[in-house]
Amino acid sequence: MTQADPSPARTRDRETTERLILAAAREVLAEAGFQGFGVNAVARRAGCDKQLIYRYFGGLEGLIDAIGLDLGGWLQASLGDAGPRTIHPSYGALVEDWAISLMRALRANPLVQKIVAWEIADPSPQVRRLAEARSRGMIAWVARARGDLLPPEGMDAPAANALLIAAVQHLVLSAAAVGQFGGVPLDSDEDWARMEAALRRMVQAVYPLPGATPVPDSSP
Amino acid sequence: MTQADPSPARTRDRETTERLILAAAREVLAEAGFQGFGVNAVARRAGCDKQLIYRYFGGLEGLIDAIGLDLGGWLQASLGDAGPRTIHPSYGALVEDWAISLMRALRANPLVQKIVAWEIADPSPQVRRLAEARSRGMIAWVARARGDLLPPEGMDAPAANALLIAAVQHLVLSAAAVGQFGGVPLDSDEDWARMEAALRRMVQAVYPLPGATPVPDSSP
DNA sequence: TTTTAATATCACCGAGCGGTGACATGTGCA
DNA sequence: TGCACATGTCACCGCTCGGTGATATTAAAA
Repeated sequence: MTQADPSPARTRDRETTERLILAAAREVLAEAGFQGFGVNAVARRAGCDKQLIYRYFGGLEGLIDAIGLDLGGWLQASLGDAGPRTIHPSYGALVEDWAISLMRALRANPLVQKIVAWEIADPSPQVRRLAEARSRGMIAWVARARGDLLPPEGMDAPAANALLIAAVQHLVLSAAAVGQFGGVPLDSDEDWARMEAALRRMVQAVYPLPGATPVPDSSP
Repeated sequence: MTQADPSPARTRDRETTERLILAAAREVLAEAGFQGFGVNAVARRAGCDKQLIYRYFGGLEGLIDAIGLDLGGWLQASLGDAGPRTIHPSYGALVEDWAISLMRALRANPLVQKIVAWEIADPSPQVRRLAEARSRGMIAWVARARGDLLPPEGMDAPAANALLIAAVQHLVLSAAAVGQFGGVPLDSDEDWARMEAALRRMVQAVYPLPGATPVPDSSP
């Protein structure tokens, strides 16, 4: 609706409108999930006609692709806030920071939560492209933080890391959905502190320090 | 003559029709996922009128509840096939068997995959009830297998197990959806053997044997 | 037999969906 | 000024959805 607009002529601007639609799409996806994600919902949210979505983005597919395009930087910013900036004494310490940072960043980002859930629950081609954009963003983030550290010899680090990341993602998704997982509550800060401690111990057990005791029970 | 006649037009039997609808519901859910799950789709699949779903199950909610009701035994059978039957020398060995069994059983059961994904992606009240049924089934299975073994002292076993189970579930779901996770392929038997090895090593690292070396790198 | 109740089917409703053609309105160029 | 074009709006299509009332068909009680 054309309510009391301070600059009525400003509305007639394709670039602005495109940004508006994109922002609306992200909001709808983050709030309602992919179940309620569609041209009508996005157009309603953006306050414009759905026809513009077809004109400017080529429909839902193009809109999803557009979300994926700027998701890279969007993700980097989100992860970078909690990302590893310090020097790590070992590969294990690095992975530990990755896992914890990912857990916190994912907890704070409902949009990416919905994208991950979408990827798993409804793997249409367009969603796969969106997921690939997310994956590329994460890989870039990991590569930037890794530097020249190498995993221990004789160890399947990719597989182990996949297990760790999968655990983090599933826990955060389950927590966002039902506030718990397998009877373990995941709601309060204490719940998450407990989970972080368990995650840290697990990473330390998988990547033991060369000369240290196997699994030092460190934090209180 | 009111015999249970499998021949021609003896379709006028409520019990049979209910079973037909339930089977159709499971099939639709397992094949199309919860996106395409609805009264119309189930009725079409069952070859009967959707009105019967409302009469006999009270609509979609009741139908989902009905699926959850017999999901317990259904799950037990599915897990029992690969479940731990041997005696375990330690809690860690038990968890190791749990994790591997769960991974294999979940991989072989598309219906439960869809339920887990549903629980995470669209947590409506009815789905939560369905998820609870699944959860209860798994807990019962675990309790039956655990016997009198206790986790090591001074260790947050529930949290650690939650991480392990979450990792397994997420990997299987991602594999079913896109055939990989985080760049690690999860398709062929070799892929899964690799993942099982990594999972075994992780469990062994988290639950080290009392007198053994920390993390014996066993397999070639 | 007649009657009754359960079983199954059909037609229909309002709503929302994705998608499209026609139309209004403002912008900038000749 | 007039014209072409980009921008934005509206009405409409066909379809599927969840949901419901009326009705046919049949088994079994009376």
